[in-house]
Amino acid sequence: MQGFVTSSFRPHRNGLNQVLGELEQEIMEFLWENGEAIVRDVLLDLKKKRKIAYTTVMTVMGRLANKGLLSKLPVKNTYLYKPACTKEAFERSVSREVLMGVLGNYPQTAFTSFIDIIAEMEPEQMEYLSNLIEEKKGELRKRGR
Amino acid sequence: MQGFVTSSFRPHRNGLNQVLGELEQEIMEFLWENGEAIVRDVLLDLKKKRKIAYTTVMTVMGRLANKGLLSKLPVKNTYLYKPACTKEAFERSVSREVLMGVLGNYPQTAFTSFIDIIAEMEPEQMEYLSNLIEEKKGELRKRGR
DNA sequence: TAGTATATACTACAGCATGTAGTATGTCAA
DNA sequence: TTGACATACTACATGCTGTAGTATATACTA
Repeated sequence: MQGFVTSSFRPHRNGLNQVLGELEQEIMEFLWENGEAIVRDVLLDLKKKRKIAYTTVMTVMGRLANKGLLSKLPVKNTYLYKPACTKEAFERSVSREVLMGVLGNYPQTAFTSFIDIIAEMEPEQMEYLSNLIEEKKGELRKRGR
Repeated sequence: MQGFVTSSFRPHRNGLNQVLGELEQEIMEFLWENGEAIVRDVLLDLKKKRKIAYTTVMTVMGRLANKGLLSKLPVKNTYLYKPACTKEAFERSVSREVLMGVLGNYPQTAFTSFIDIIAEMEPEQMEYLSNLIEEKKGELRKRGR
């Protein structure tokens, strides 16, 4: 994976539908769960839930490959698609790009909002965050020496 | 202002062009600087830089009013437009909505990214951040008692 | 009062992203 | 050699944004 992953982030949607279309998301989820697939595999899975054409799935998988989210390997008389990165790595990219986008543009505001939001969250989360910070501070000290 | 402000956030663009179209952004900037304006005021300003039709500006200002970013008051034989909120408030909304969007979906990932970014951008802020968190934790403890 | 300038409403089209699918064509296996 | 399956290419719908034309109302001015 290279280049940016997040052209557009829709904060009020759920999960990776924030950065992917609905169908794109379903397809990526399937690929992440199964590691690899040909169009037909994905089609069969989607058909369990609704009517959808082979070519629809193919088109979208092609687009995902063009975006660099899937790799497309020729095998036999078809193509095998694989995720270009893990779901976790993808989420990290998204979260990093989005956060940099906010912090880079309105650092003060973003910083404040972040803290406010954290304060509204569960205490366990606070604890987790505070551990992360201490860890990071340790790292910085070590490197600074 | 009410409802959401950020339908789509484009992290790799600059300033409020992250949430507004290019022309929408220019118009909002003008309104924020000038407090209020009729279409012609904005038109004249934009025309300094480029060719643009009266109706283009009018259409987009109408759309901004529909989105709730501008208020539209009838005066004389025209309309007076005013920002529905300050630029700062708008930025706060954007930053809050975007951050909640990330934190709500992948809290751990977002925490890690956030800290990494701060550590890269301004390590001095790390201390401040960690103090804030400890403070919040203290508050929570007190309230929990 | 007629004409010109100015305003609005309505309509429309282009480009991009996404969902959707048809058609034409190629390939392999029974 | 035919049928199943694959692909490429094309196309259309919807929503958002930029762009602007046309028709119409209004108001000021000569």
